[in-house]
Amino acid sequence: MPELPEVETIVRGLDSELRGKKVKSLVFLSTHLKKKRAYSTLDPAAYRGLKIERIRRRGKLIIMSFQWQKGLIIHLKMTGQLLLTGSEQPVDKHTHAVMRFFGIKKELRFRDIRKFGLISCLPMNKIEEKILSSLGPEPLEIELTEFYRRLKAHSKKRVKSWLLDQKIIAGIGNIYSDEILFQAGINPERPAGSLSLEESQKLFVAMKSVLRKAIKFKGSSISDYVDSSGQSGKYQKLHQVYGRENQLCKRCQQEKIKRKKIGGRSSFYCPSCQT
DNA sequence: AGCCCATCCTGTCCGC
DNA sequence: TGCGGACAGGATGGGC
Repeated sequence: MPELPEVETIVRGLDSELRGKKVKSLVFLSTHLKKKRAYSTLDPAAYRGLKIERIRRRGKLIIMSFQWQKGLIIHLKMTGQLLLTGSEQPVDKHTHAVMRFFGIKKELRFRDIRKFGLISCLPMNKIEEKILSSLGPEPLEIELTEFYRRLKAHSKKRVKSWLLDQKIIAGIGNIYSDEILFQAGINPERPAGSLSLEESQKLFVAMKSVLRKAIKFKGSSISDYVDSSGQSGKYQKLHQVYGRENQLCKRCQQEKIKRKKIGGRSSFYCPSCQT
């Protein structure tokens, strides 16, 4: 479900509500999460009594750090949600984990219809290690020279797949890659290394501006994305290409938006504006 | 190196 | 109205 802007929105809400709170309990309700605990070295019960130091984002990962260098990594994958809910609200069948706190009525619930999401219980040093080894730089922090270097380092890869590769750059998913390429006027099937310096710069600027604006609008709610308070995002209203198959291009008003599978993902683009 | 495909799941939507 | 198939914001691993 969520890409960088959605995860950023969730994390900002959670950090402001939960930083400094002390955990009363962490419980996994579903066996699939416990099995995926293969990635974990700590027991959920070990978090009782620990104060939350910070909740932050890295790529699409949510990282919660606690006292005594303990941490959690949460990946929402396609349909995961983190919801701050009154404890009196009924728990539905898609809720797979619950964290309760001392001193507040609300609890944190992990919902996930398709069960792709995961929660790993790890010491912070293992988390740092994992992040360093598996994720590329942040799109909102990377500089142009490094961006350009990375385009050339994977020059045969199609630029759409390049944007989606978390090891190259972390946090962009299927919606925002299409929106970024549209804004940059670049065809998604161009090999990454074929972009001129000027085109690379256009892509770089488009990436930053699309993501910043999407964060400002609290992400895109396409099917079931909501933030931790249950609010929908508003950026879907500003989408220029994603989901607009056969509709007139908003830029040239001539061509119809095309839909094509690229790297197994539905991709939307204007064949005339994106070259 | 990089492509394609299947896989992990559940829900929805579309055509017949 | 029912049924089957395709599809969905992600990531991984195998085969070519």
